[in-house]
Amino acid sequence: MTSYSTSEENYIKAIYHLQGEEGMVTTNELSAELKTRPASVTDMLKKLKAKKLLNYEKYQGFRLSAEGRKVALGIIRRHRLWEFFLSEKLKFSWDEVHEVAEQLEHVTSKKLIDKLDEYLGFPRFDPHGDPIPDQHGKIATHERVSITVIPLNQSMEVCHVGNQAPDMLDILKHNNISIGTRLEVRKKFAFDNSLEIKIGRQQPFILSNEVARHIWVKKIERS
Amino acid sequence: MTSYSTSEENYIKAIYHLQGEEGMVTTNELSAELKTRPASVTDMLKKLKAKKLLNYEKYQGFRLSAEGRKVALGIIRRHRLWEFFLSEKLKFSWDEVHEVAEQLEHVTSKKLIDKLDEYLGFPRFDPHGDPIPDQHGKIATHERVSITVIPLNQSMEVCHVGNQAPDMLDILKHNNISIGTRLEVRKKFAFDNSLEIKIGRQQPFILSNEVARHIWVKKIERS
DNA sequence: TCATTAATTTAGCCTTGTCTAAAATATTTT
DNA sequence: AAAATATTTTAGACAAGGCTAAATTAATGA
Repeated sequence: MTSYSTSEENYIKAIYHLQGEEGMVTTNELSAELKTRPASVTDMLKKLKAKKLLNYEKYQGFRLSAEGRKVALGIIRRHRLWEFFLSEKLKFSWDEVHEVAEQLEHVTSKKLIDKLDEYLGFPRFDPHGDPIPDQHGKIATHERVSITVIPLNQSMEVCHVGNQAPDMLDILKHNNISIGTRLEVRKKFAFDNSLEIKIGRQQPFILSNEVARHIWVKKIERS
Repeated sequence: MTSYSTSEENYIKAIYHLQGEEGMVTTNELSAELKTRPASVTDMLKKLKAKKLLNYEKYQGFRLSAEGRKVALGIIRRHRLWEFFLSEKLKFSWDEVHEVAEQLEHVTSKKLIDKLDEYLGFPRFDPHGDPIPDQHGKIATHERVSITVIPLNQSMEVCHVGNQAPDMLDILKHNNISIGTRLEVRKKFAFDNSLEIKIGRQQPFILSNEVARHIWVKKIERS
């Protein structure tokens, strides 16, 4: 099994996140994402291309090759399993897990990760609601939608937060929103697209569209 | 909190292990331990000296400063807690934990380590019977473990027998086991948890788990 | 379309940690 | 005690991964 440096892994992961289903990634985007100068990014792109992880032509943008995506999924698997472990077992709060998982994800031992997976009970979603790829890179999907588009007065479960910025987390914390929270939208204000949200028996409160669009929910699974 | 590169940490740890209570370490010894050329070792020694982790004069050998020992104990703490975790929770076998812990030990998050410690129940000895330094670098003095949990093929010294029943003593006598006897476990039979024991050049023999769990050993103290 | 601006790449330099070859210092042998 | 040998250090090089400044290519707008 080939393995990659921490730096290479960080590039691969960032590219994976930036490229959607179809789109190309640009040098500047990646530079911004990694907080690394564009010139350094170009250097690494050449290296990743040489290793056949990247489809890249100068000045033309780039995306991961099939092999590159496979590698990316492996890294993401490690990251999310560690996040799950930190949150579930070590009782880290869900806004603290990312930074530590960022380091743990670079420990490459297939056995470690597979045993950790087993120990955790093969979780399919991490504490942020993102799916955890399995050994074969397969990722579960659940039907999730942003709360900006759900029908009024229908209770849904928060399953994903699409923005990890501290200010964002601050707002969520302030309003008692976390993964698993059940909420409903009571009213949509057309003027600024803000939403009135209600959680259980708490007093309803307002979320701006800026915030709301990053909060994703799914149907409540009855058991 | 100052932190150190993976490479620096590996040097510090190796020096800690090589220097006993009193002795000086030589460049060649360290070079052999780390499988790194002596010239490279010299370079790193200069760097560690500049960071005041080392008492070092050229051609004279070296040892860790007080600060260096503190750093070493932190690394060892991380290493041994991870070994404990791998063995206890993830069910890694003995010979597999070291290599993985070697990587995990370089993840530096005080919070991670302290929470892991708590999660594991503040273990004082790792699976090899080596003491785990606490948050303050304090290490428990050598303690004993049952031979049911020691690694294979590692010679240990019997220091306690937890059952004084005549039938027990009969078995011990029959197999030439007494306090101070040095023995090693050659094989563990998962079916009934019995152990194959070897003492010196004698023929190996079997002990049932019933008996074995009452026999306690400690590390052989090197003088 | 042609000039200006923005994005990207190249060129050259720096740091970390490694190496080899050669020089300096210690140690051992005779 | 001098010669031979072993150990350690210095000098100079290299790869990885970053940076700045300058050059090149692409995109935009008059």
